[in-house]
Amino acid sequence: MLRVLSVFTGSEGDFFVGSREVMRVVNPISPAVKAEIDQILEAIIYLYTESRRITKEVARRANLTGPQLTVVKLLEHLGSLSLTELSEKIRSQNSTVTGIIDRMEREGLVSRARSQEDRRVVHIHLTDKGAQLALEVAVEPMEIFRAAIEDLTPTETKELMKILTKIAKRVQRAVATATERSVKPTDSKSKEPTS
Amino acid sequence: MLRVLSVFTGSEGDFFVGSREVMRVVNPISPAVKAEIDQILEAIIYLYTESRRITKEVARRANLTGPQLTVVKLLEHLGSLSLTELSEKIRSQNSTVTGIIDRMEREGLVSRARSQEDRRVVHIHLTDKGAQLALEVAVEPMEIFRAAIEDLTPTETKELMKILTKIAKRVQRAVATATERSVKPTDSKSKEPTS
DNA sequence: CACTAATGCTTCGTGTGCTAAGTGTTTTCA
DNA sequence: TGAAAACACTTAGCACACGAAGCATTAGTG
Repeated sequence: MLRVLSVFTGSEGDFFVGSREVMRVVNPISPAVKAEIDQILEAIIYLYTESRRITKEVARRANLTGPQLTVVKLLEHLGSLSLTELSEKIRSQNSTVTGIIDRMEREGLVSRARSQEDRRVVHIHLTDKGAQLALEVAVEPMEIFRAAIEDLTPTETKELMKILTKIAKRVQRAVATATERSVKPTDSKSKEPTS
Repeated sequence: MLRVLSVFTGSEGDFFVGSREVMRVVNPISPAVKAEIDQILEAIIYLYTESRRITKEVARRANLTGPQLTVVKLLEHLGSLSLTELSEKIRSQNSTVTGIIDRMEREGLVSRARSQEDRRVVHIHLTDKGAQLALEVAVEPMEIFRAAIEDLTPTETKELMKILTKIAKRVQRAVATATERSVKPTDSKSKEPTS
C-alpha cells in the first residue's frame, strides 16, 4: 500500500512528444475524436500537475520542499533506507538524492549512518526533529487524487483501470519497438518499461 | 489542435500528496478497491513519466533539451510568440522561459525582437538554423500517447473521457475547498531553518 | 590470491523551475 | 494630466534533476 507513495518526483522540463518516424502511425482521425483525445490528455495533465502543486503547497507549510516531504514521509513509514533504496522510491538518480539528503542533513532532519555489513552503503534515517516534523505534517500521499477516484462507482473504477492499463501497454509496446529501431545513431538511450 | 502541444514542462521534484485534514475523506476502503486505485495511479504515472522520457530522448538526438524542443516545435508551428505567450504554452513561469530562450539564443536557434506596438513585449522567433533544426526533427507532439488512445474503441474513448473529467472536476472542487480554508498562513509548524 | 568488474555513493557541470525583487512601459483613473 | 497600478520581461538565489566521472568497497573470476 506504500507502492505509490513517492512517485511524483518530476524531472526538469519536458513534455509529451512522439515521433512520427518512430511511430509510423498516420491514420487520419476525425476532428471529433481528436477533440476527445485532447480532452483526455488535458485531464491527465491537469491531474498530474495539480497533484504536484498540492504536494508542494503542503510541503511549504512545513518549510519543506516537495521531495523533502516525500523523504520525510517515506522514512517515517519505512524507518531507515539506504540512499539507493530512497532513490528508487522517489524515482530519482542517486546524485539527486545525495543533494536532497545533504540539505536535509544540514537542516537537522535526517542523518547518515555508514552500514556495518557493507561499508559502501549509507543508511538514512529521521532525526528526532525530523520525526517530530513528520508527525506534525499529517499527510497521506496522493490523498486528494485517491479520494477523487474513490468517488467513482465501482464499475467506473474497473473500466478506468482497464482502459488506462490498455493504453499503458500500448505505449510500452510502441516504446519497445521505437527504441529497438533507433539504437543505431548516436547511441540512443533506451529504457525498459518498468511495469 | 495545437492545444496540447507543449504541455509537459515538468517542474522539480514533487509527488502526489493530499492531506487528510484538508480532505476530510475518511471512509474506509476495501483492499481490492485500494489495489485498483493503485493500479490506476501507476498507469497515469507511467504514461506521464514515459512520455516525458520519450520527449527527452527525441530532443537529445537533435542536441536539444526537452523544453528547447518544445519551443522549437511551437515556434515552427506558430511563427513568432511573445515570451509570455510562450510561457503559457509550455506552462512555465516567465523567468524560466527567459533562461531557456537565453540559452537557445546563445546557440543561435532563436532570436529576440522588441515589439514596436508595445515596447514591453519581446517577440521570439526561430533563426534559419533553428528552422532547419525544426525540419530535421520530424516530431509530432504527444504522438505516442495520442496513438495509444486512438487505439481504443470509440466507446472506451468516450468512457475514459467521461471518467477522467469527473475525477478532474472532483479534484478541482477539493482543491477549491482546501485552498479556501488554508489561505491564512497557518503558522503552526516548527519552522526554524536552523541555518 | 590477485585482478577485474560491479556496486554504492559523491562530486561536477548544465539545465530547468520556482519565487521574489527589480526595470522599463503602458493603462487606468482620480 | 499625472500618479498609481498593471504588465512584460529580466535578474538573483535556491532546489531539484540528470549524466558523467571519480572514489571507495565488495563481489566475481581466473
